[in-house]
Amino acid sequence: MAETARHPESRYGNRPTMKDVAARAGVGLKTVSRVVNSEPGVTPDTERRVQEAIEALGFRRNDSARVLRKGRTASIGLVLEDLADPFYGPLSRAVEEVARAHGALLINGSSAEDPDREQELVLALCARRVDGLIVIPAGDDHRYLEPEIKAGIATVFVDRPAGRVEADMVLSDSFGGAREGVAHLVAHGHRRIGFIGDQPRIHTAKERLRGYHEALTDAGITVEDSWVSLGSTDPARVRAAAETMLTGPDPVTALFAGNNRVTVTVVRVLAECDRRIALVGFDDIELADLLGITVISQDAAAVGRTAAEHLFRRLDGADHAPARVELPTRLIPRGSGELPPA
Amino acid sequence: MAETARHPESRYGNRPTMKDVAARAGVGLKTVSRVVNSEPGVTPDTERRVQEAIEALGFRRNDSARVLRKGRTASIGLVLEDLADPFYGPLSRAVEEVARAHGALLINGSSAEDPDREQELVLALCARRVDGLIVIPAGDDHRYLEPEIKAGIATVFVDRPAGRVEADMVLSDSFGGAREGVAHLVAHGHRRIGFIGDQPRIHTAKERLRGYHEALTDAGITVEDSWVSLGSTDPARVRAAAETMLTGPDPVTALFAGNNRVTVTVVRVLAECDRRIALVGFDDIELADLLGITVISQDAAAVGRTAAEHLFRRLDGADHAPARVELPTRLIPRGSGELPPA
DNA sequence: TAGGCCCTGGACAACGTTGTCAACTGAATG
DNA sequence: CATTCAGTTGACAACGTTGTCCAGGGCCTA
Repeated sequence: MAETARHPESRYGNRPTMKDVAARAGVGLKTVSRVVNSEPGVTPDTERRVQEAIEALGFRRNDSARVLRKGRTASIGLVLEDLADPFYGPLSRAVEEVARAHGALLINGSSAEDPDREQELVLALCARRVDGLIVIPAGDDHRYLEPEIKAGIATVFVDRPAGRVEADMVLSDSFGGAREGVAHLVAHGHRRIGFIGDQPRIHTAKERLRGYHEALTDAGITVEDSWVSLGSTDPARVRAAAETMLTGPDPVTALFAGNNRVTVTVVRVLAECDRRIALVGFDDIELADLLGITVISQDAAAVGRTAAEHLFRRLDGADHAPARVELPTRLIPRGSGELPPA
Repeated sequence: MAETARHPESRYGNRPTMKDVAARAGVGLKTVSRVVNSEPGVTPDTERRVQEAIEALGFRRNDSARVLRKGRTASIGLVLEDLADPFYGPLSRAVEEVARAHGALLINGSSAEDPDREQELVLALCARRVDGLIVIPAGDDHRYLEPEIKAGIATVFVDRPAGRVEADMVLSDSFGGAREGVAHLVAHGHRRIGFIGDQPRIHTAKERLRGYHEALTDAGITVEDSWVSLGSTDPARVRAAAETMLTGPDPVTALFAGNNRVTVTVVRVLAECDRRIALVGFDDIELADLLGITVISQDAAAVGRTAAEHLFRRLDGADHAPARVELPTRLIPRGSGELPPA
């Protein structure tokens, strides 16, 4: 007769438990636990017997049970917008490195810029009882996190501020970066500068737009409506926006691209254009050096690292008031931002 | 007096449990469980009372306990080489999408191309009792996975084959792709073609080298040692290798770059070079179209998706013999690979 | 009205681990 | 020799959830 499964519905079969190991080694359950966790108080001989049994059975401790008992999961959750976006790869990697240094695993998910999906993901992570959360917010209302924060789940918001909730944040200086980039164009003689950005409900998009306005205002330039285009970063839309600004009766002589995806599309449009249009993009891009694209660079890895370090400081007991860190950006001139007006 | 913590060592405080909810709602424990899991057999009135208590206490089900009881975690593990590598972002994202469609979470980690670290990560994931594993192998011996596979943890190896273990694999046609790329250069008149690749212990690197050899042999060309350079993809090393091949008494007239990181560095070197050297790179790169770089493109998202679908098919009970899928690559001519010998 | 059935709700055990505590061993001490 | 003590070891409860099973009450039918 076939051995009956412990979990009728289980898909991972019957893994041996400490009880099985104990039986095989002829010792008590707790002794196995001690060996598995390298606790003191086991004679070498007993330990050897237990190790042999573990080996023979292919036993692996069940961390679910361990977590239940101990109350900590040694894992943190990372919710970002899109892992496939080159900005988030290094960020995610940096978070992972810090987590690893603290012996924690990383569970992550993409919100695809959808607030509902963000909440769903975050709550799923909380149900797993991750020790902490790093969230790149898609939505702007995070009150749903109140019970979790009250319960002590450390939370750090990254890249964009949290909505209606008190928590640590690590941001890049979107406002200052955009202002610097636009001022750079102004300094090279441009008076008519277009701005193509992401949806204005996204905080960074709003801030960058604000920086754009401020730079032009500082230069005594009045922004015309036709110079600004906000919306999805879908290539077709961006392309249309760029083409509109570049044609027409009184075209712009320079463009500021609100993020890496916009920049990529704009570069393509400009490549097909016969006039030399100046361009500064927010976010650095691989190979931008070879293409001579001037950018406002934010250090994604530094952002991720900083956020993760904050998180673990919280987990280690720090309970100061929520901090807001803003990391500086850096203008990297590579040619496209230094072109004079056509 | 302060309320005493349930878990003295817990960092996530005292979260309310179903018991607390039950007490507050004045119902039994199991009734709360029924409401939380939308099981039938609860009157609307009772359900409302329970919902209110849940709301008031900020209760969230503890999935660790649930997992322990049910035997499934609804999570899968992904171990890759480096999340920051642009090739793995889309791959990871594709896996995540499939996981999400199956209601599973994704736990991931980077091996940094270190076999020990890979094993450590994989076993940590197994201890969490992930339902399945997708692994981009760093090492070439995966016998440590035997107990897991025997226990029914579905495992799919991606991008590189598993070592000494039977499991599903999803690969790209590295050999065929490289052969096609090199043949393309031959077809454009090149007879002296350099190959700069990754460490030969990596399967894809070996396969691509094999494709290179085959293409040249087919063309009746004898490969000279000085044309081939294998090693780390560190920019300094790649740069040195490229420069060596391009100078010297009898320099190559074309280069084949073994992966995206190599390509990026080679492009930089060639940009500084006065002769026009032909180049084909393995892996597509963002903006490669603008730079006119001819590449052998593999569809990272398709690889990830295919692997994840295989995994879930296993989890849904498929138990055919381990499959080996090889996805085709595609040559995208953009100019650099069509240059004639200088 | 008695009998049966369905619907709702709760008591209890189990999942695999770890913390607590007590029991045992053998040796060292008075 | 009795006593203490350190060092090992194991029995047991608990973590928070879900599956099983049974009890009670209301309703329908004969």
